[in-house]
Amino acid sequence: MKFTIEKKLDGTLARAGEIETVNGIIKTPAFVTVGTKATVKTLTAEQVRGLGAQVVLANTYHLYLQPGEDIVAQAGGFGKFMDWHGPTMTDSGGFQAFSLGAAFGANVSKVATGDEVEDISAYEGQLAHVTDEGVTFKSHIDGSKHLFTPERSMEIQWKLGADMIFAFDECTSPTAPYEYQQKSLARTYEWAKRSLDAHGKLDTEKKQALFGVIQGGRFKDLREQAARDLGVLNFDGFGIGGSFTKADIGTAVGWVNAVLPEDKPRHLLGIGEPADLFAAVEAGCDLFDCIAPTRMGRHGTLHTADGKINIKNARFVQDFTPIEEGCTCYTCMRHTRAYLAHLFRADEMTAGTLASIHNLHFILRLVEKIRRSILDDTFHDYKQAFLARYKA
RNA sequence: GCGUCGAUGGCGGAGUGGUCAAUCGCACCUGACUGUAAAUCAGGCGCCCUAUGGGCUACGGAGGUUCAAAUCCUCCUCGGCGCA
Repeated sequence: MKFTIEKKLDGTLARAGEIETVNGIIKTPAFVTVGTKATVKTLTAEQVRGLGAQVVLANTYHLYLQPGEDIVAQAGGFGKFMDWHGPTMTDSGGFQAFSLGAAFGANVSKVATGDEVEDISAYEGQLAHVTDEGVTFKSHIDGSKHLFTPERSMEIQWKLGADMIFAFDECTSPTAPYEYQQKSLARTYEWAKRSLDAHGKLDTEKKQALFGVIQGGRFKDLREQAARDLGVLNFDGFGIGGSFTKADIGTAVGWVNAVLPEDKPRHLLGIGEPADLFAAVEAGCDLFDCIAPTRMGRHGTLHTADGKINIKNARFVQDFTPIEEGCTCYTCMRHTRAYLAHLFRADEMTAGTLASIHNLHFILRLVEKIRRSILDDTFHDYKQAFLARYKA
């Protein structure tokens, strides 16, 4: 993997560049399409290509459980397995420490609204438990127990065969207090070193880029410390993960990127709302993955230049205009809001497909335009114009 | 015509004297979703109001019994089934 910066935006941390992998080039900033189980839900790889997606990210925990990393390895890696021939990434399973752990059944998101109550009490229903050794998972599929360690995560990710992979980390909850974030951060640091060691032994030819993951919650000192500590290690890039506050994603990301080495790509993990993308690019991020476009799409929430709409609302039943006037996606070129509303109400699978196509198109195009606006110095104008309309 | 069973909110279907504006499912109306436990989940769903409370109208229709009826009785209307 090779990363080059083409252009930096004066007065900000934003930059445009490209990442070269053996499977192709990624023009950054870039949105990474999520294909957790070696499929972008409701879409064929052909459709994902057609959308202009540059990278697909799959998940270690999910593919390990099903169908198992050995089968994916036999298929030639998850990209080949799913017929995606471009650049690939895998997440380490660190997010599942949160989603199946602290967040399980707790109604908390990694992006905090501010109303959450501080709480780290583990309760019996959780499917993941974190120790210094690693994370014990109880499979959400069949209840069987599994231990994930940094070493195990590297081994699985090596077999899954992505171009870029992540160190094993603990994604913390926004409800965790400072003391816990601090303790967890120290652990994630140890795991980062263990990940590097383990991966170095597997990938002797340096085929696979390894990204370290910065945690630290919403605390400036912890975020900066993490960036300093991991920044000097031999990672090929960095992921920025963990919990944020809705209002200050850009701020927290800025703390980190101001410290991280400039010449390595930074991937903001799991962020993908338009406003957050602008903030994160401005704060120096190059890559973003997010399930929001596809999940929200499947649930009937669609992006438009004028903000999000819920296509299931009664007002769209007889609306024979496209989701968004002027949108060039497959869905908008051929179908009306009324048709989508009908498909959703009729519980037809095509609804999720058409909605995912539109939302992914919207976000992929948005990040492309953001990139272009950096190159031609119109970022601020574009950001202001887009957000003014999107929020209105 | 006789007998018998039934008629409940948009639909299906519970309830069978008070705790019933009425379980539940569907439909409908809204909302949430940010490294996918999620084609999922949550709330609302008779009308009105000076709304963590109050009022009104309701369980085919009309009467009646009772302190109290969706629940019991009578007649009527409609429907299923059986016998003519």
